[in-house]
Amino acid sequence: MFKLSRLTDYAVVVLAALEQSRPDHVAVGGLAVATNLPEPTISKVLKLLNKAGIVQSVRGASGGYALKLKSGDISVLDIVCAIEGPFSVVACVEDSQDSCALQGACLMYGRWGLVNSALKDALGSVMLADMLQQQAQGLSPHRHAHAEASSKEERVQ
Amino acid sequence: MFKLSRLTDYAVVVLAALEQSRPDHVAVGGLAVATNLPEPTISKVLKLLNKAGIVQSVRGASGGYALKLKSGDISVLDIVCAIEGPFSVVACVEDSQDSCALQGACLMYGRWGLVNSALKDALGSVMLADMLQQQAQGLSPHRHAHAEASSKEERVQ
DNA sequence: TTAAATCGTACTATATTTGTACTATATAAA
DNA sequence: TTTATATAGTACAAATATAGTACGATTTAA
Repeated sequence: MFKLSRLTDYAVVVLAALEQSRPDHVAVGGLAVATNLPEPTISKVLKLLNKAGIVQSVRGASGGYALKLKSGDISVLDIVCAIEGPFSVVACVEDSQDSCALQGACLMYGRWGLVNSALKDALGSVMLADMLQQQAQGLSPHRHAHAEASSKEERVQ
Repeated sequence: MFKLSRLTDYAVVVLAALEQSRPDHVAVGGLAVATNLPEPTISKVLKLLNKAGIVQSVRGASGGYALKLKSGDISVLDIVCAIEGPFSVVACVEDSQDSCALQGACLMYGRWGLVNSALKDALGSVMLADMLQQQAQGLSPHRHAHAEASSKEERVQ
């Protein structure tokens, strides 16, 4: 279905954790404790967010990640594009002819532009800060669960 | 990525063909000729559209399908939901607890509601007729014999 | 009754996503 | 300068989702 990838969901979770520890940077290990996500996954997500300029990385010993922008300046579209690549609802929106099996006979070639831009606008208008604020309003059925989730699931490698 | 399924794309193509032959109903075979899509695929799409009340089916010999609503009354959201099921960007939008691996520790549980409704509004505001009209304006870059390459390529981006 | 067409379900191959692992590189501290 | 720590980049196997097809059942006009 028309879903975001789970990785994108994780990205928002990680960004929320980074927002809480601003402006200090945090290592992946610390974020793993805060979010209950596996370290390799967090690593992967942060690498992508770093490449997109959403977070800032400090390499070397005592390094880590920090938010580069304020949560009010990060749109959901930014996050989605960082994780999942350029936004387009169907292959035919772009010029990639070869990806359309119907070739020239497709009645709808290029017709998704309207839908594409409508969705893009929608995603671009929601900011990370909006999502965090919605959280703060207490809509969650378990809003403090993470505070006592003292992850006993340390992976042994 | 955040894409519509190809089947949804096909649905629009088929609906466009049905619009052209309104108000008569057409058999799947005829639609296959008009759209260059394989019959079983068209069948599958139309069954879903019929269940959603977007098209009308006439069974038996000399039966076929016809549009039930006008193209101006069919939103893209209707089509997407007919093909891909109820709309939600991430599993956590619904109450389906078990589909969230993080369980109670997820910082973002229920936070996608804003994004979800923004996208829903966007999809609901674009009608099938809008897409067909966009087609009529000749934006297609296809090199058909009748479609001469217009110098002004209006990119929706 | 026969032929034509939809309806419903099931199955298989392909593509995508996910999670993890491994090696290279950079940096702070000893 | 050496060592420990942490990110960067690439690659890969398993799990999941999608696509396309096939087959039999049902319905209806002729």
